[in-house]
Amino acid sequence: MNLQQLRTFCEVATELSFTMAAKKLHYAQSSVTAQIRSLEEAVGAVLFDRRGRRIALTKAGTRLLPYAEMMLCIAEAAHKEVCDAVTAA
Amino acid sequence: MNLQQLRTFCEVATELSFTMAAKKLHYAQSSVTAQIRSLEEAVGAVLFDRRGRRIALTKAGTRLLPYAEMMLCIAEAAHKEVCDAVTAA
DNA sequence: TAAAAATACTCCATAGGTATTTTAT
DNA sequence: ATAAAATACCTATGGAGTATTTTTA
Repeated sequence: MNLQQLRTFCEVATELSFTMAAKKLHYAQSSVTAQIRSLEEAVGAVLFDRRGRRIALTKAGTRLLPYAEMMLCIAEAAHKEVCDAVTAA
Repeated sequence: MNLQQLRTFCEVATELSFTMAAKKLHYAQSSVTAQIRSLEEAVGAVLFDRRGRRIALTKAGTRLLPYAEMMLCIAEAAHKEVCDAVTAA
């Protein structure tokens, strides 16, 4: 599990589309598929129901989402904090 | 920036030693060096002062630490949450 | 000089891409 | 028939290791 996968996961969860998420994040569609698959392996759960061209969050995916958002939020805050430390130095 | 780097960072910050952290986490010493260097590049700041064989947290490192701990903590919680969703299903 | 970090290098796994195929509307 | 996801395949980068060198207490 890494932050990049989580970012992609959040985008897919928002768009409910691998293709749209890929466009937003400037990835190839297959890369988004791969990232989600990899994240699913990491957490040991399927995160999206693939029903043909429609996808939906699974129960596990729904549970993961707020944690993912939290981590991204904290990561951003950490980055800012560290940048401040650098510019102040 | 990924969670593995953060875990290593926390361990190094605790041990104040790359070698000790490597032993604890079952990495080669050079891998810990590489992970920290890579994290430093990711956040755009030097995290440890290398003074010969002694190392110490820099200002940036000190600021990053609580965020790193938070992210690891949330990652763990997320994992549990998702596992619960799986076993409950 | 001894212990710890840095470096040089090698190898392999993974990430990302393109092109194609499958699948459900 | 079309649009979206999955898959196959290829390449390149990065991560982890071993061995060695540098550095300072």
